[in-house]
Amino acid sequence: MPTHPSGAARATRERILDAAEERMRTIGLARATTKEIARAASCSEAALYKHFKSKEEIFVHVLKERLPPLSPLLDELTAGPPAAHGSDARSVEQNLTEIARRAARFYERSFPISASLFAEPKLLQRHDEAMRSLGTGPHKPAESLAAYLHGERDAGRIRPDADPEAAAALLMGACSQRAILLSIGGGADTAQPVEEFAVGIVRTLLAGIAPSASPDTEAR
Amino acid sequence: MPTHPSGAARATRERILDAAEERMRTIGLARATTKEIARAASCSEAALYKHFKSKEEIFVHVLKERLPPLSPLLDELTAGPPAAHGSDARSVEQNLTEIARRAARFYERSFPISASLFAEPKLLQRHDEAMRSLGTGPHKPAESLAAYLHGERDAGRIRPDADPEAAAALLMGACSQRAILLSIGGGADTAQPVEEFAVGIVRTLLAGIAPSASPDTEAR
DNA sequence: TGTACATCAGTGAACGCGCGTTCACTGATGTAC
DNA sequence: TGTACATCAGTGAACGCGCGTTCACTGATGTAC
Repeated sequence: MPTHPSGAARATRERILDAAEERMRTIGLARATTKEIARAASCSEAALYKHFKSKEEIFVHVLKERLPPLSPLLDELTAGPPAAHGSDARSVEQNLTEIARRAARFYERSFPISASLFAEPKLLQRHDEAMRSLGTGPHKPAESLAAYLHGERDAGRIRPDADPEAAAALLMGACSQRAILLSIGGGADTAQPVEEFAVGIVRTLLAGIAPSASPDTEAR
Repeated sequence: MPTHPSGAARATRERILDAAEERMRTIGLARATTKEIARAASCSEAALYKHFKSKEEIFVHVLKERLPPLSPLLDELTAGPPAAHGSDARSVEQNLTEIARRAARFYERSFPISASLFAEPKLLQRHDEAMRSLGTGPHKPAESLAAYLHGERDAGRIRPDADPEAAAALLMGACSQRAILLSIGGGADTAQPVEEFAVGIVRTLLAGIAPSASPDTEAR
């Protein structure tokens, strides 16, 4: 049981954030009214104002406390020195596939809420500034992936003339767009499972699609 | 001068749609009120209702009539038989680069408005059904690109074991995510020009990033 | 040509509803003596 | 232990504002004769 903010109070605050997030996700930012949120949190509308000073503040805290965090994913990418442990190190392909899997799931969860911010550019801007001051933001995943790829390139595990930024844009872009398509009406039926999807895009990114002439072109 | 809907009337209708689109894009769906739209269109709020039966109808028509159309882009992809005209045909790399340029610009213009629909799932659903019945939608660009790549593969201009769907997801995903990052607060400063971007991702997609071992792996 | 009437894009002012927010209050819990 | 008081999460009812929408009206244009 927590100390200063009493147990019951904290429970209510969390219920409010859960409710707001759930309503945002299911009926949209525009219809997620104080009445709706209060109903979903099983409390009065007035109670919302005991914990947050305005409705906008509720949303800001939902974004801060209920969007999946990027950092764990990113840290893992850049932390482990790529090929340092000899033969027990995982292959670039294995690493990239795992990254694609996680990124796909990350975007799947964060996109529907983030996108609705475009209806309220004020909120979008406020949220973006908050992200920026925390040294994170929507550009981070691709940036970190590029950093990871630079490491692999230095270690000679990918082509010396590879373009890490372009490769990162391709991989993260594919994951993010998949989430967008899933979020739109019943994309669920036509969609590949994450697993196949991740394996497929990584294999293609690694091998390229040009006829096997590229080594020649490069050498001569 | 048009015949039945008189010239003046049509001009007002168009001004309303232009104004609504502009307000949506700049202050967001949520703040694009009837008052704002009327002001931007230099007419009374009541005039809006001479041309549309509700505010929702205005938005639906903005989406129908003011979002850049996908089709021209797509038709071009699948229309021209890839390598049919001998040596004057453009290379796969040239084609893909042109596709990437156009897709990037397309997403840049359509994303901010489309995204705000996530705040109003009712509108999102309605718009998506309309798209679907017109045989188009957000999944189309990647689909058409994949169809084009199938053609190139049959013509032997890309690797026989290439995965057209994965390649299309990578290329279109990168273009779409670039637009997202641009739309968010001042992404403009850090962004590459379209031209470099398109060239870079296509080159990477063609060549792959694996060390030049793939031909060997494949042959043996 | 002029006259009488119909049509219709467009208006200013008002309406009612639903929203976010605040108010005065309650009742449970904690604390001092 | 009981008593008196402070604190504070939570409430039901109300408030005012801004929204989408409608109303009765105007004035310009077209048309019949």
